[in-house]
Amino acid sequence: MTVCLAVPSVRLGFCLPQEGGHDDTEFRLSADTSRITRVGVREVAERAGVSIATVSRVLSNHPNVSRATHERVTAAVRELGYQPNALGQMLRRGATRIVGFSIGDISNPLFAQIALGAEATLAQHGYSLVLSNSHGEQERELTNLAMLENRRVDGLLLSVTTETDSQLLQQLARFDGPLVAIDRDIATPTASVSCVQSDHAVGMTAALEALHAQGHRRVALLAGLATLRPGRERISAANVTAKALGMKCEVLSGEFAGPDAGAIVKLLRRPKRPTALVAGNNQLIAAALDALREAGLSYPRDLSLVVCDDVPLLRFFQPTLATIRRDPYQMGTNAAQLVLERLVGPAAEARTVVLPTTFVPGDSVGPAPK
DNA sequence: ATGACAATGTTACCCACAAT
DNA sequence: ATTGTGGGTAACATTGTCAT
Repeated sequence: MTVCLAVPSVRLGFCLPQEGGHDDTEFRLSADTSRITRVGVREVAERAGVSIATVSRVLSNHPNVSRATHERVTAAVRELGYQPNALGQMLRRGATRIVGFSIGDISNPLFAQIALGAEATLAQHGYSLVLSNSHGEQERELTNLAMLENRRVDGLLLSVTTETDSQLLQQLARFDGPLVAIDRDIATPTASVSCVQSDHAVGMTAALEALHAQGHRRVALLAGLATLRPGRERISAANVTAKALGMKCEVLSGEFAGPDAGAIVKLLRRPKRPTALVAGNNQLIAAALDALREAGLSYPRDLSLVVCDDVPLLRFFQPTLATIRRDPYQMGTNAAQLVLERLVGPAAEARTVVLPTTFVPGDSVGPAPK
């Protein structure tokens, strides 16, 4: 599935106001009289009594245009309701001013926030964002990336479902444009990839330290795939911190989103169950809450609960949920900046931006049960 | 300051020719 | 006579360059 998130006018300066809000654009028959097309620079030039080159100069604010000519052309633009044709501009420039964003699961609020941040920043520079959703399937991801490449997107933001698949890496290596990986470790053989990463260790360490301070010594981490950076980093940080603090940390991993509620219930019904649970991504929050209900347990009385990544509804929870938080909107903003700095202006090298995670305490963490 | 023109990538269309 | 193939060309909208 592909969703076009926003298509701002490529040249915002000439979105002249439409009186009464309706579209005044005139239409004309093309030379072969079989098709109706929108008003183009040719019509504007005729109306203004200048050449199309002069119209182009006025539209792009070229300095060598007389004031009188400038006024005649802008008047013609206004009268005809002329809007620049993005297809023609793409053809001439050899650039589409579109950035593609390959996402595994468009329904995940985390990606929605990342996309919003990216779209806002890109729009400020006259670029649009096109989302492609792979449903977590590698095959579909390859097809989507090929489609984005065929549509000649200028750059790609990547939140892909694999970091190592050779077909994917080959496809990315062939791509002629800047690549920005969002919390993924992608090493293509030829293409240099910029990265926006979260420092998962900071938040995870703080969370385990808070649990340790409350007397917890047996912790379970519900984790997404360890083959992708977020899961891998969270597991690694949890293991390192638990070892340093003398805690036992059990990792329950599973498919793309993590272990299912059934596996979590099984863990919670053990005679010597963990006294604290960390839901290692936002999709695991529901699974963790479901499992707690199924096992007849409540937090913080029976066990403590920490969740990773914010979901808007969480703030209505009572007791409040302790959260390892990051700013996905900021991630999107940074990803867009990284792609833009290699599309606009002097050539820039690929680089990595690391954003923090923070542990926000909540009432879901209490003293470890005896 | 202005106009003419080439160039961009893709595709529909036309024509000539070959094969069936 | 019909169908298929391949080559050539025009059309599309815009803009950079060069000439005047």
